Order: sequence, then C-alpha cells, then structure tokens
Amino acid sequence: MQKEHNLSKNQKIIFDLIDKSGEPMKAYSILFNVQKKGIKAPLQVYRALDKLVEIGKIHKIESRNAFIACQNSSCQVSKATAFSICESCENVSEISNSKLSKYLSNFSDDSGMKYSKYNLEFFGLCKKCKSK
Amino acid sequence: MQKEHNLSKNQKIIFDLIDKSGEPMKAYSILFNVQKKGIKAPLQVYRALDKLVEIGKIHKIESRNAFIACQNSSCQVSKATAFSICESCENVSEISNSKLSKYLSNFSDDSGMKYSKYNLEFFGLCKKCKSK
DNA sequence: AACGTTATGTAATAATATAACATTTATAAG
DNA sequence: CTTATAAATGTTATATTATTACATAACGTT
Ligand SMILES: [Zn+2]
Ligand SMILES: [Zn+2]
Ligand SMILES: [Zn+2]
Ligand SMILES: [Zn+2]
Repeated sequence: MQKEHNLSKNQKIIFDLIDKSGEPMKAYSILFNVQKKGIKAPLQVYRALDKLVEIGKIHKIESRNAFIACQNSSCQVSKATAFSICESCENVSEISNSKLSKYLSNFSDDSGMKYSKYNLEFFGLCKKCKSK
Repeated sequence: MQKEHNLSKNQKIIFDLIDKSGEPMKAYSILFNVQKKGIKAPLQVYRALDKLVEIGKIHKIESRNAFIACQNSSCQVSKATAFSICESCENVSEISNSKLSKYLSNFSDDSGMKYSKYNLEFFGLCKKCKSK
C-alpha cells in the first residue's frame, strides 16, 4: 500500500506533462511547455521536480539531466532505480527486474558496506536502432 | 595488457591534478587550479576531461557533475563503472567487485536486451559518517 | 484564530557545458 | 623532407542547467 500524495497545482501540471510525454524531459523544455499554464520561472519547475523525485513519481536520468515519469507502479520511493538508455535514439526505459533490484539492494562491497539507495544506468542500442 | 596512452600536455596537467586530489573534482574547480599552468578556458578543461573519460583514466560521477581518477588499475575503458557515494561527506570510491561487474555485464532485461555499458552509483553513509 | 508547514511568485545570479572558428602540433605516408 | 591527416590547443562568446534570496500565499492542525 503506497502513500497517496496529493500533488499541488504546479506539481500536478508538471507531472502530467512529463507523464504524458512518456520520455525524458529536460527542465527548460518543461518550463517552455508549461508557460501557458502560468509557470514562468525555472525555480518553479525545479521545485516541483525536486518534490516529484522525492516522492518517486518521477526519476532523474542523471547522465542526461532529464526527468522521466516512473514507469514502475510499485516504485513509489526513489531509492532503487535502473534504466536502459539507447545511445542512438536516446530512448529511456525503466527496468523493473526483481532479481536485479534484490541483488543490488543486498549488495555489500568488499568492506562489508551496504547502501540505502542506488541508481543504475545501462547504455546500449535499443532494438530499433540495432536493426538499422 | 592495456594500451598506453600518451597524454597531451593539457590532459596530463588535468589528470595529475585530479589523481593527486584523490577525490571528485568539478570542472570549474579544476579550471581554477590549473590557471597558473596556462589553462585559461572552460573548454580546455572539458576537452581534456572528455578525452580522459574516453580512455578510462578518469570517470564522471554523474549525480555530482564531478570527475574522479580511476581507482581500479584494470579499468582502462570506461564501460562498466560503479561507485559508492557518501551522502553526508560526499566521499566517493570506485567499487571493483568482480561478481558485481560480471553480474551487470551479463545482465539482460526482460526483453532479452543486453547492454554494452553501465554506470552504477550507490548512496549511503560511509563508515566515518555512520559512526557519528 | 493562531501556528507551523508547505507551496508559490519573482528577480537575479551561479554553475555547468558547448558552439564556432582559427591555429598549432603530432603522426604517418610518400 | 614534404605533404597530408588527425589530434590537440587557444580564444571568445554563448547555451544550458540549477540555485540563492526574499516576499507572499495556501494548507493543515489544534
Ligand atoms: Zn520508478
Ligand atoms: Zn534507439
Ligand atoms: Zn575505473
Ligand atoms: Zn561520509
């Protein structure tokens, strides 16, 4: 059972945009797209993004400085994220693989250290791009 | 046997700085530190960084926009990188764990897709910070 | 109503990274 | 040694990404 987050006005506008786009969006592209809805300044976007990331509705693709809606309904807290990124068409998808997440969540390094969060980004060519 | 890369003048200056520091350095901090050596513009730094990343002498910590010298002598091509990052003191260390790298290099997602590269960042508290 | 918390608005600025163009240096053939 | 090619450098300007600072408004709880 996951906590219900009542998004604020700006958060909802920005989440809906990202969610509908279905792909990673950059902050200033988001800004451009929501200006007609009254969101005029970068900070308004970044504040909403920060909150949405915090509650796991979106994730940041660190290598791309872009934000994508969570594609994994069970991933409501952004502590364990994994993505595949096509280096040709920049398609990104979230990987939800329970073995992988279990493996990484339980991973401890050579000094016995365990970690509370991780982010993994795989790079390669997606099927479309590979078959070209 | 790994390929010997003869670093150019700027590449060497910048690699030496990062390597000696032993911790992640940001591009403009690098710039500041090498200005006395004649490197005056951001682009000179970014070009050297790009090359050093390409040949695996340094890695970029994506979540921090920072660059760290490779701590793993066998990791001369930046295709499979893993780091642990302390969220309190920002200490970063490169993880070299053959099981982990084998697991991730061989990982294929639910559609059977395999990937040629990955970058993994673990977050948590380092031993020092945990014991405070 | 009073309070603390969360969200918003706005302007300015900081931090990170690239484009464009000219020149120089290194490497390798012929 | 000359020519060709690629790699690296120098320089200016600009683009992109993100935060600081401060003021105001809305929300949730008691
Ligand atoms: Zn998710
Ligand atoms: Zn693709
Ligand atoms: Zn390395
Ligand atoms: Zn620490």
